[in-house]
Amino acid sequence: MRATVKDVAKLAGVSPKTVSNVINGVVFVRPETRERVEQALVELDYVPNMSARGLRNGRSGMIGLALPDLLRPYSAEVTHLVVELAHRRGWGVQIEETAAEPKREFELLSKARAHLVDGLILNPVNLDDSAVMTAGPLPAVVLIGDVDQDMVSQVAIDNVAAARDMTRHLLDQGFRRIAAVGTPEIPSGSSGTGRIGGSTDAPGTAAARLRTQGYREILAEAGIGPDRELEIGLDRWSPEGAAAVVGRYIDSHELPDAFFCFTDTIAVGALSALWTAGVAVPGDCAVAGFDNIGESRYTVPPLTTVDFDRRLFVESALDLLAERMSDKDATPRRVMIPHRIITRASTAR
Amino acid sequence: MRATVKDVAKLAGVSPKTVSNVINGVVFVRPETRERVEQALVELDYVPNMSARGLRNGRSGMIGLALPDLLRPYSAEVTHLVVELAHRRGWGVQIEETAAEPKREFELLSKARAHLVDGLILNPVNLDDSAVMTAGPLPAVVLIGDVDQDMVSQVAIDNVAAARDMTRHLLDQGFRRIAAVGTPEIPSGSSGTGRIGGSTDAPGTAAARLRTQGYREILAEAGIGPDRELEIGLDRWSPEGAAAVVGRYIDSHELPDAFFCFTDTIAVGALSALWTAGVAVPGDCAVAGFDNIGESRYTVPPLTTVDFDRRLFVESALDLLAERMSDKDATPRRVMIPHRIITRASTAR
DNA sequence: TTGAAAGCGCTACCAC
DNA sequence: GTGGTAGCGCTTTCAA
Repeated sequence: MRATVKDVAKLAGVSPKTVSNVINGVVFVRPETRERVEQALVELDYVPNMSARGLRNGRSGMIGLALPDLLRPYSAEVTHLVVELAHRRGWGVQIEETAAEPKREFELLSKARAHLVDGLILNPVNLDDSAVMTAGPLPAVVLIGDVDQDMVSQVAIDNVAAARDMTRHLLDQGFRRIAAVGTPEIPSGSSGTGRIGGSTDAPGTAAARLRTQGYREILAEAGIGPDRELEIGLDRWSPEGAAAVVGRYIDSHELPDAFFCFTDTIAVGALSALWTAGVAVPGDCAVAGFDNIGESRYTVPPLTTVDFDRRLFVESALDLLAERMSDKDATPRRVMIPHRIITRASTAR
Repeated sequence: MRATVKDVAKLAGVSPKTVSNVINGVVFVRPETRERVEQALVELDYVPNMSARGLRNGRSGMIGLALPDLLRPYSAEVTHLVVELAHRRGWGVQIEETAAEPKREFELLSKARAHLVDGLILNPVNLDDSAVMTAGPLPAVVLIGDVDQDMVSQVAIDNVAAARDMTRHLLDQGFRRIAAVGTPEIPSGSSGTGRIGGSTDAPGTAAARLRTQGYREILAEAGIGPDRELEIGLDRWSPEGAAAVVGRYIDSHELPDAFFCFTDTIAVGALSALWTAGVAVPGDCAVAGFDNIGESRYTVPPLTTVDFDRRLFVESALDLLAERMSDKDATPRRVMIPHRIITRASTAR
């Protein structure tokens, strides 16, 4: 059986309290006592029982991270950073995926209230049916990504501005017929899902709406009325979906000057579809992405995209979370992370 | 304050034990009693305290997942599957990244012994300095990937055979000068890391060794003596590293007929470097990968690669883990997952 | 500075 | 079928 504080105390000839003091190092312990205790700790190979500590302290030392789709490279980057930066604060990370079933988000909040995690970083699939909008006391939660609310703290980028910037870049390059890939899917009879009205459950719906807005605004300002024929909806932001949809699109429409894809992952699918169709990028048609995932430098051709400091993004989320965890009643804050356009070969003229 | 079983019991007019029985639904409870208790549970919005339950039961309901590099798409796929399939068994998943510092692996084992996780799925960076080789009682651990040991259960693919198969495929396509990208780096003065002798800490070192072995075997069998000039080492299996190394390689060597990249991620970097250098794939030179990550269908051109059933892989790991968790003394088992070559345009003739 | 004892919330054991 | 009680391992009062 594993050693407990009691065993250690007995071996060291002190009380459990003293052992606890040594372990947590908060109050002063006489050096010789400390020495004896530490020897006993090593000798018995003592490992604290986190369940007991958690029960006593009301904190588990873990945070939850919930992302819609763990397969996206973007998710991998966020996860990587959260794990690294949380580790520095002494936090473990429990990970969840929410896109599969909306129920998951509720389960997660439950877990938080069950003291399994002390806080939660949540990238909601869709705020409208997000669990955070439920009445009832929330645990410490920070939203990341693209939502519009003021109930909980949030870190995000300015999606509208970023989409404006990218669209402007494409116009500046001389492109006129600019398609957008990843615009919100309007549930219709043809989708076959049977949903009527209401919001779609496409991942990143809020982002889709905001990026579409920025895209349209710039086209309007340039006097190029937005053309709904150029807005290509996508029910899931994956290369599979994008390749299929873009492939069908170019089969049945005149080739646009450029495709503004709402994520790099979409752009990967678009590049693939264009290559398959024998369309040269950037010769015949330009492609731009969004997020600047690591792979976007290594696509063929390299991808023009929207970049933001992901480390700052995650660090800010953890800062906000720490704030909430130490003071449940702190006013929710919103942190905006700056973005910029990275120009690569895919939109060269 | 949050409601406890005691509060619920009082409200329902029963004892805490009965509440517990209702919650865990193991023994039979009279329907009307059950009804009263359930009403009280809802009314008080009861959420069980997992720390207390964990302390009492000695199990946390969580498993740990430790991967060397969370940024790799391969890691994202494994994580996605582990989260999904563990969820079905009622397990949460705590995630860790081990490549950054070897110390992490020990911390993880510690966490396991601290009852923070009930079991561990571990993809060791390098078995030689892996924590599992340490003396001392191990928690329930299953290794995934490419190691050679029999201390703990393991799920893997036959790397040697897979590399043989891929190399044979390339030979069958008529390629003769076949380069391998990702062979083990021999620490040398030029690496600048200051390491001398011993094993490298490159991720996937064991895989690198085994795949190199299969590659050499087939070349030898074909009477094409392996040529060390064609074995391209890599200190990290990333697109960045691969693009840089392959770029330098083709600048200073005659172009091989084909590049056998030891992961798809490496192949992505290689494709990028070749594109940058104006080398047509598959026209001037073929490229093959390994792992069949989702993106490999959407590279330009699509990638020939080694595929294996990742879901089966992860499910097997969880099966083995469940086995170990229920019986610490079960004999360690090894499960091999079959593989196959997926032929795509990148190695067309 | 250290010891004794209580209690965090839950469930297993033993009565009834 | 249900209730009382003890105890998981830890930390935190309060005393010494």
